[in-house]
Amino acid sequence: MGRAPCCDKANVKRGPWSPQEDETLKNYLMKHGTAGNWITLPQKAGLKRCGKSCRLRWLNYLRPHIKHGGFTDEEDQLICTLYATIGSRQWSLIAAQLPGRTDNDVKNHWNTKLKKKFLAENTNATVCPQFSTSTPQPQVEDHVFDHKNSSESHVLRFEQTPIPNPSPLPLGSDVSGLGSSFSAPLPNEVSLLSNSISLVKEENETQWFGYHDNIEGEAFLLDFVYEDLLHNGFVSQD
DNA sequence: AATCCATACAACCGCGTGTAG
DNA sequence: TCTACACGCGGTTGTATGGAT
Repeated sequence: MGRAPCCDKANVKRGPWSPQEDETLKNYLMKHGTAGNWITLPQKAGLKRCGKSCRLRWLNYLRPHIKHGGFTDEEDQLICTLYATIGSRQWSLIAAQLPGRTDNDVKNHWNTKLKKKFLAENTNATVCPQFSTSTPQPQVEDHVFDHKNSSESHVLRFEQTPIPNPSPLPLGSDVSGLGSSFSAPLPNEVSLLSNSISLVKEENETQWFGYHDNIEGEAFLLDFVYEDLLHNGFVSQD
């Protein structure tokens, strides 16, 4: 016995999305959101698609501010660096470091282009030399995404800022963008801290936990995140 | 011009996890 | 506490496209 299918495959369209379907889905989501249920969404929106397919299409393609293709050298380097740190088990985490990129996009880019380059160059130990196997690396444990804040019924969206060079912060060093009094915890408290963590409340009531290019001076660290960093050395999902 | 092959990207599959009842 | 359901994710597959032969 296999797993029960998430939808009736006989009655859903599969394969590439048409522009009309894209438009329908986009319009519906812009107007109504997911209402917390992707499974029933296609029916409500008038689409003959699986809910999972709708979700994927939205997240990977239709969502605003999504970038496609054209990875820069900096992005390549960052992916490479993060892959060396995290591995392939957390593509969403790696993608979170690249604004406008999706996990699927990053994963595809890695599998089609960067992997070969990485493997070839890594044999010569030239890629990401700071993450040689002899050096124990800090773990980026978690980055929370799409947390629901039930009390205020809006979504808390968390992101992380790109880590140009993810290495342990110097003892007690200031973390730019974190506000007035934040400084890097001691190494035994926090092995890795993403720099420039901030919280920005936007007009649409979506809150962004992470770096925001356009808004300066509003950055501060959420208390519970700071607590996690202090006590666990990483940010937990709780 | 036709065919083959490699590449890039979109989409699907199925499992792990969280959560409501 | 248990169960069913939905979500999110990584791995994999399918397909379109372009270059080489």
